[in-house]
Amino acid sequence: MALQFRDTLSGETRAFVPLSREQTTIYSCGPTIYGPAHIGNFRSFLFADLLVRWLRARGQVVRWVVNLTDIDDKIIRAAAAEGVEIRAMTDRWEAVFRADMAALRMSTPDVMPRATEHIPEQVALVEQLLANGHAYRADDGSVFFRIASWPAYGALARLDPEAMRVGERVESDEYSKDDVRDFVLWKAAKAGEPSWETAVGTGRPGWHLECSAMSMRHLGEQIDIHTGAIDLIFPHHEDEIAQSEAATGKTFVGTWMHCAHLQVSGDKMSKSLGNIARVSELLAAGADPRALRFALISAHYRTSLNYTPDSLAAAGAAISRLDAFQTALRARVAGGIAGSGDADASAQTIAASSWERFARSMDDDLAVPEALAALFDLVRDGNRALDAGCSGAAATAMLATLEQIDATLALLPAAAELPHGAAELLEARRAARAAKSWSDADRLRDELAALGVVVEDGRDGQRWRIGGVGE
RNA sequence: GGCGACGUACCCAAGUGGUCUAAGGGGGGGGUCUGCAAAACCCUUAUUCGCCGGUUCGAAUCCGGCCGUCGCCUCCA
Repeated sequence: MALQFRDTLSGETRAFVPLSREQTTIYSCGPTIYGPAHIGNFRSFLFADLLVRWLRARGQVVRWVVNLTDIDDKIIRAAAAEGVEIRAMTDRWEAVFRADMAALRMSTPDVMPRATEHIPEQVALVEQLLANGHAYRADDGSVFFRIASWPAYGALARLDPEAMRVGERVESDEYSKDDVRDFVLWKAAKAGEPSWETAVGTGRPGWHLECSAMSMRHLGEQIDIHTGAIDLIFPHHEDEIAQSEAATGKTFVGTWMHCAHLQVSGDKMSKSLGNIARVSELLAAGADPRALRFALISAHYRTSLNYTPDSLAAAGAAISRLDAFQTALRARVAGGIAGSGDADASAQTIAASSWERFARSMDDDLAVPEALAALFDLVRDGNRALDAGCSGAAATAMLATLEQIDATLALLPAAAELPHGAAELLEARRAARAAKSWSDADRLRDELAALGVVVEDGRDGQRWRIGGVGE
């Protein structure tokens, strides 16, 4: 099966063909950096990470942009409330976000542009839209996009523009405009708010504008894939399409991909329920970042994911199973037993078929649950082959498949390093076991455990791995 | 009110017309192996897919109704 993705705009799952064979361009709506990101935010970002990793695993060159929204109403209010400079505050939360990204093994985007560093690009878009009649200036100097000038408006969200006139919430709008449905491109300066003096007036950009401008600046006027969570479909992405295509006359995005929300024990995460799980807080409390990653990527991106109090422990157990399998494979590779024909043959078959099934699943609109089933079948069947006495060469083949799969999933432990003193303890325990000094061996095992080193004995001898939380 | 998604075992979660007497992970129970432990393996834990009708030779999968949950309908990942 060829690579295919579901596109929100057309509603179809269709073969993915990038505009250029040289490079695939992806833009992901990133965080507003005014506070710690929560696990719902990261579900969305890790979905994009999986997409990028999978395309790269298939050999495509991917250029990935994730923006940082560093100017908007919430940021202005938060900085004012704290009495700090906006830049100081956004710098601080950007650092936290980057630390969370690294901990959860999200690939580092090629560019992480900030809205405030792309004012000229945004102004140019506004000028273009004013010039071609898709935008107009209001009495206070703000500039709005004229939705009436864009018949396709509403296509992404499947909203009827006419119906949107009903239920208009005029009072919530702070700016005057011709039509309540119109959205702001440029906000005229207001007292106490940051502003830029530009060709379209003194003010600041509206939220939707930054993504169009930065996407064009770093990826070109047309890109292959744009990702985000479903709540961004309307109005954010709808507005991006309108302003981008009205400005360039070209199709803005080839494939729109949106992930469903995460829920906590069946409820929406919300301040009122007090159930917002923030990544940096979970990690500080000792959550295993690999387990958290597993928990957040394990459901299909287009279905809601229910995060419960048991999720981390269940994910941790699954991760531990992967670790143990990798350790056992390495022990067999190093130990090199003679091997049995049957076990070797089945190991080779398992190694090849597991990869095929994994790849087929990922190709099918990132069917991660099915891909994980392929991975865990590899673990079970691989353990079986190990038990049946397969050779080191056969184990090498399975290890290669495991690691090939992990290039996309990023769940296996980082290259393990023994804590200081552990190597000596391991050697002492090996000697103790050889001498059948069981009490010494058991004591040494406990000492190693205290250092976070899990020791297991098998037919390939003593083997160890780093266990427990953190890592 | 409009648009859309969903309801599968104790929990998480695939499957969307026959190969489903329903994948995978976690948890529970029993067993094998092992100096012990751990790991691993084996058996077991939904004849059933919210409920009621219908279409079909055949439905978890299609259609209709009902119940329930969630999302969007102007700045929320």
